[in-house]
Amino acid sequence: MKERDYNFADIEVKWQKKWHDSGDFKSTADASKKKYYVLEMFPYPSGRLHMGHVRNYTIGDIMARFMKMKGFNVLHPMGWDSFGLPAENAAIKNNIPPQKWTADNIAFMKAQLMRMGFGYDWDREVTTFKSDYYRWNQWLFITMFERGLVYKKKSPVNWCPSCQTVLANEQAENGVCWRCESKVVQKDLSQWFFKITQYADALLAGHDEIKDNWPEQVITMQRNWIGRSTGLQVNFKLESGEDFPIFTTRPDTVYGVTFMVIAPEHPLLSRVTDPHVKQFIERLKNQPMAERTADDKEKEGIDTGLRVINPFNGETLPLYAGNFVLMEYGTGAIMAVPAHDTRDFAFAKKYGIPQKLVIDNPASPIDIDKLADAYTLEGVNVNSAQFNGLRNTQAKEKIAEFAEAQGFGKRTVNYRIRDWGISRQRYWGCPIPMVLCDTCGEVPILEKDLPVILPTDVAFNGDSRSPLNSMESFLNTTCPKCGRPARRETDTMDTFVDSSWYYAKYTSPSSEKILSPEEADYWLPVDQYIGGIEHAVLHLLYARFFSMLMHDLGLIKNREPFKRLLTQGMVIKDGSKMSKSKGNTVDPDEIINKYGADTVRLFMLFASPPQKDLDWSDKGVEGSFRFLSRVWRFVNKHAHLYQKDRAPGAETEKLKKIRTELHRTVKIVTNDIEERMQYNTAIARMMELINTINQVEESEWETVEGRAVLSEILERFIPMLFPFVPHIAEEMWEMLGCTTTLSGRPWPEFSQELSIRGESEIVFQLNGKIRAKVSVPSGITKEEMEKMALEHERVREMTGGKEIVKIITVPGKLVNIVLKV
RNA sequence: GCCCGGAUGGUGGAACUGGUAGACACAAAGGACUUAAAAUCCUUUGAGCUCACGCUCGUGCGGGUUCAAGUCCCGCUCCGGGCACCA
Repeated sequence: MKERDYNFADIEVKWQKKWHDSGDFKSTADASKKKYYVLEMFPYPSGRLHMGHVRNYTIGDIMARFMKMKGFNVLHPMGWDSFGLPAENAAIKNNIPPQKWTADNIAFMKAQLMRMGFGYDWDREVTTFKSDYYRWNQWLFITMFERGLVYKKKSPVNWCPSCQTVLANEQAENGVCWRCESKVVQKDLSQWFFKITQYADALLAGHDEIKDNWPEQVITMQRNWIGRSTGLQVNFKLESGEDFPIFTTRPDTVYGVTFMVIAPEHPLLSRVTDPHVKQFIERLKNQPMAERTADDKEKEGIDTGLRVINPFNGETLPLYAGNFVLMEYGTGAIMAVPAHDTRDFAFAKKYGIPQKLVIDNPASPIDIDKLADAYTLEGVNVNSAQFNGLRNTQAKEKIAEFAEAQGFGKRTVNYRIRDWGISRQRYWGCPIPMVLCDTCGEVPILEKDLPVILPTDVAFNGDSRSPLNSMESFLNTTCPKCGRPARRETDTMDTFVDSSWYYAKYTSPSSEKILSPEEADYWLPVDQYIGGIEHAVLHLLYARFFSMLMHDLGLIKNREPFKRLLTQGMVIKDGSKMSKSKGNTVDPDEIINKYGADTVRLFMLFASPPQKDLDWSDKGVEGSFRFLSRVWRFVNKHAHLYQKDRAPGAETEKLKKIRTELHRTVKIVTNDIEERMQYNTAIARMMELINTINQVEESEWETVEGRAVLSEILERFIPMLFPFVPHIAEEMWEMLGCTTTLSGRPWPEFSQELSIRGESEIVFQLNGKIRAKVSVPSGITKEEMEKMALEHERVREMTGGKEIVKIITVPGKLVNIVLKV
């Protein structure tokens, strides 16, 4: 019989077409079936798929196909996060309209996704730059506006004075403009904010619901990002008698305050008249945020000349402006206690400010003059009036109570998280649906007038300013309230808004409303979300925020959008992340051409567990290809022996063992996919099985019993391969004479009884060191194991004459004999 | 700097709840087949010692807990992700 070559190119095209034509991955809500919604983070259409995408979507495809085989009604959609900076950069550089650039990229990348054999329901494709999607961004915006969840305030942006334009952080690295290298300054602009702080407690509380199915590190990062802290707001007084509130988590140190620090943006600083001081403050303001708060950067500040009075002891304190104090956190001002705060300590040393000890270490009293760094541990209050002698943890409470009683303090909760600034001074984004009317002020567009369409007939003049600003046809409109002439908002929304609710839109992409309640209720929440760990905080927090918001608007039933989360690692080559700038990228297309999509998929999953970084290796890819070729050859050679209907027949010892290995493999692979999400070990197990069955003599397969076992292997092994390498699996399945496609087949079952090996190896240890290995029947009792150990020749030799202190036996594993030394 | 991770042979990784470290691959070396090459198949492969039975060491570094530590605890080093306008 002539054997067929593994012609992956033809096979893959053939099955991709079949799946597509038969609508294999289309999904319909059906209340009678259990649903499973698998979602991968949608890509930014940057031009070509990179290996990170391939990895992400391969993992998703495995889950979707596996769950479908498990009998679930699976939703597995794909879309495009298609607004953003790169399209504008391309427009400026090559004068291609952003829309064209983006649409071309989408077409190209969609074809690439199809070549990988990913099973998506393309009828549900969501593209954020299209107005039928972004109109709902605008609808959500005005709905939030009406509920007081949107407000406008001044906020600093990176500004290039030479280009006269706003810069993204990425464009302002090292404080220099990316295009002209001018020094970047901070400029205040009036911008729109979403009140995510109002949801801070809800976002924290929601963690309880998801914590068992999300990586712990993501929950921790989010919790720290939200940064809830309880403390005391203390109203210090300016010399002029006005209140000067600060927030502190350390009220116990309030008697140790020796100076105050205020953010350089603080409005109070308008009172400063000294030109030298004013100039210094300006300079602090223009330091990029990342630098200001970085502790490796020197803390800087200047005495403003203003004085503040501590309400606890009446002391007069100097007020500094300091770069490390943030206007956005607390009240934009802090009390500084150099003796008990590391940062304050360094600042005080630098500017020669005195320090005062108020918490002493009872074990070894502190000499304030010899203090090398702040004492931040617990201790006992000193120099703290009536609070002396209290443990500082108690003093914290007592001092807070005292301040509240005296009327100059209030216990409050503070969050590190700030409201979400969504205004972007850019063209390629969703227009913010507001107009500015001279009479009525900021007015939202009426719902019936949505969407506010982003004009696409725009010209870029080689600079990065948004063309909307000079487009009269867009700018001029009438006020929805009074009908008089008004001007449109030209800022667009942060693209994170687009990606904060797209998972919901997939459930009902063609609905005339934002969502169809029936379909949203059926499909949501997402059962399994998959994406890069780099999104642990921003995207995943914003998406949770929007989900809660949509819940509160009565649009969806669940508060949490993603039941289970898998964060996959990066794709690394030669020690660093694959990136264009490093020149270490590998183009998926090249590898598909050389080995086929199935090999790429298999390697992606085999090279490392999904959560960890994956080291790309060309040689490793060859290994995956070799495995598929080996399987192909085996099936090719033995397909004619396959019998669908067969008598079980008595088996030889060898065949029995092979059968055990088969059932063991199904058991382990099922568990690896379903419970552990560790595909590399699942594949390793399947490789072992192939290695085992390849050792069987050809003649043995040809016996009646051999054919039965062989048929059972083929019947279970090929479907098991299907989620990983669907094309080759389908082709081999067809080779057996089966006519139904594998995607409609159930996942193979296994017999618990048959999966247990007859014998297992255990070890005998003496004082924890292995001294012998023996093979024992499975199911042996503890007593039998101990007896065997003590009777073992080598063990007896080595224990002879020594006293046995105790014997530890782990069933099925080991016996450890502890001897007196 | 702050928050969160990671480190296991020449390489990617395995070891699931503290219980046989190195499964499965890659690479390398040797061999078979071949006129030859490719492909395929077989053998060896953590380090050191030993004629051998075996022994000692070994999971980034330094300590600790335990009969037993890659796994738990304390203290470090290095690498990576995030830090709010890249997505």
